[in-house]
Amino acid sequence: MAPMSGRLPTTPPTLADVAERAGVSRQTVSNAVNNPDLLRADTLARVQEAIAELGYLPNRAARNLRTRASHLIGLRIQPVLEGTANPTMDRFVHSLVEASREAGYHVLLFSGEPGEPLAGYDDLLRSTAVDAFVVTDTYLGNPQASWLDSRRAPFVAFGRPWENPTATHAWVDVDGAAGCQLATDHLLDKGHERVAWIGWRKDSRIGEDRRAGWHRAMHARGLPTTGLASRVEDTVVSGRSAAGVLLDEARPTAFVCASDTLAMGVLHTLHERGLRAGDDVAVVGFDDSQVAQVVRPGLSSVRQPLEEVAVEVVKALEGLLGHPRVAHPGVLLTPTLEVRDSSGPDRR
Amino acid sequence: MAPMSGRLPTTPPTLADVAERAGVSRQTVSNAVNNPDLLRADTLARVQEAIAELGYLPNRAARNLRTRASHLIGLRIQPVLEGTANPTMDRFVHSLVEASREAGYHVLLFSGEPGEPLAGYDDLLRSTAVDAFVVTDTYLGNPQASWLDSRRAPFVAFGRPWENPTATHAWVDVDGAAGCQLATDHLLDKGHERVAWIGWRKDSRIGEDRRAGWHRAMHARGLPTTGLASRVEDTVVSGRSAAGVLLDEARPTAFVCASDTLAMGVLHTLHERGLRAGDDVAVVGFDDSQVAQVVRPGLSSVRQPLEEVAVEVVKALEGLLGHPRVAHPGVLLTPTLEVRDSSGPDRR
DNA sequence: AACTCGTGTTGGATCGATCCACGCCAGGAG
DNA sequence: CTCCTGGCGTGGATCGATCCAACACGAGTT
Repeated sequence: MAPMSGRLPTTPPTLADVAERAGVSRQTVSNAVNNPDLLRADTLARVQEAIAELGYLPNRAARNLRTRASHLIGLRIQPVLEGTANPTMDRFVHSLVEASREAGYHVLLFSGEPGEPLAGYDDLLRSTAVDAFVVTDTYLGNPQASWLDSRRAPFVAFGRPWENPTATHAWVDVDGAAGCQLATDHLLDKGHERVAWIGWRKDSRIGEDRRAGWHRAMHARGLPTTGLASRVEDTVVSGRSAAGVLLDEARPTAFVCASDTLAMGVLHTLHERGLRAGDDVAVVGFDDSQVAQVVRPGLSSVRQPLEEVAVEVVKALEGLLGHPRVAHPGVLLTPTLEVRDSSGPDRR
Repeated sequence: MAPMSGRLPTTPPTLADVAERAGVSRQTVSNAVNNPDLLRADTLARVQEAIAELGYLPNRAARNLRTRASHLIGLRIQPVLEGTANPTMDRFVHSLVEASREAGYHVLLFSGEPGEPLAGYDDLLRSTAVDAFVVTDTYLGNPQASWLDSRRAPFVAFGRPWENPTATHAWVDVDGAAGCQLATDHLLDKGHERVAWIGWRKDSRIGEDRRAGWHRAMHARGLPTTGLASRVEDTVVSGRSAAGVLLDEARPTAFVCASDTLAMGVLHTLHERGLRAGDDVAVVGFDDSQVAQVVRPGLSSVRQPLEEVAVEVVKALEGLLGHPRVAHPGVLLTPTLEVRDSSGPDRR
């Protein structure tokens, strides 16, 4: 057997160890790792063999120090909202981790109170702990985007810059209006004419966007929308009472909702009144949450392409961090519709 | 105004900048940061002032290189299982991030295919990217624990070492048996006598543990369990058909399930047969998923104290990484019961 | 034969924070 | 007045990978 290195087995081998073993200098090993095409084939093979034998992997801290990059992407996660059907960030987070891995990055999580949108960002930035951020909560004119911009911190937003359409930062978003238009058209195609909307309060840009999709679909067929819309908070009970009022005053035969949470409220009202969801009144939600998937009857729902979003986000990050920097304009993705029993039968 | 440092504003200030500004040496600044009690009060104040003025924060990479620690904890996340009510890891992940932050750690996510349980661990370990791991999927005799042990990698498991009770590594777990006993006692207290069990296949240690809680509660009151238990896969349809068979053959008046997914299957069967969940047949699930919270009727469910789990996990990590190392034996936490309408009324 | 040229390799310096061993100084004892 | 001691602060080395400038060497040119 070849003699072992003098190091204790608990200490990982360093670049110098590999160099000694392969009979070359440190820089040659570094080139073998980072610029393999600079080496002659046989030398490269010899170094790679030594690397494999020793199980060498570059020390992250040393590499980070020298290259001034951590290959980490910061993502702030917020507390889960209990009592709603809102999908947690899991699906997006996993997709992001996967897409990041393929690009050679890892995801660093940090937390923050909802009231303090900037907490955490500053420290990570100043301590050079992350190369860039993924910002997810851009819905309410949150200051992260402009703040990070002013700090010249690289970041990609999941969500459009609603408040400031002239913003130049990279962003990826899902076209909520298109999703709701898809849902509404789906119901209109089944023969419904009085399709009601239950959405969020007017100060939610996302909510207004989704509502516009419903509105657009109705008007495209010359159908009236007056009295058919309701704007409430995003809770099950709000959705339930809104559905009750709409059923009494506007006699809709179908509902499109801005969230699965609201849609669940509609299902509750229908059940209380002895109406069958699907057969008597159709319902479509938004987000394709686990609730939509396992509830009875299955809740039709608009599904965001979070896997694609993650891929686009990482593409934008690579553009931001790569050389040369590639400007990455906004990307708008189109959601799909998951049809389940709550859509009801064809009515024609 | 005081003159700015000669550095470009894009380069964060270094320890040397602070030292120059405060008129002391680098080590003094380092001590001010790491061992403040070694400094005279006035010197400390002067250094801290310079730190505040420059907005200095130690460079992570440099610190990591010197101290051979990254202050990062690795957590592998897996793809979300669609079509089940299983709570995603969100609640635990957020709690872990929060608890870690208070201990001065950040959480690094990495991904892995379910079939390759070791993928990712090795690279992070050898590149000294993380100080320790949190291992969450210990349910099926997964080799992570013993593999990490053999590598002398610090880690804490969320989940008992079922396969190897003599394992000495640190772990935190939730007492599933106690949770199911709680659920069963809750139903028995309401006057039920024929409480059925729907759980997982026999090769699931967690499933058998939870089942034992139901069994224990029944036997403690001298009630028979024969024919009242069913073991199936963790899907809604499996739960539905298992409930159908049990209703036909054993006439239970209540169900305790190993998961909310299975409990949803029971709710489906009850509805198909015109039975009212709660009033006619009581149902209790496990995990207090979002589904349990928004479905109608509300699904009673056993809730794992994931926030406490995270706190205990971080405590164990601190013991593992601190000086001196504090051995942290296994910790078993008790879940609580969230009572909702599916528990039904008192039957006495 | 002397020279250029380009491919590949080499030792040394560098990134920024921390550790180590030494040295300074004030204050007390002899 | 000198010596000693302990509290504090100082320069230099270190962690490991990468960048830089210089250089060895074989092939091709005049």
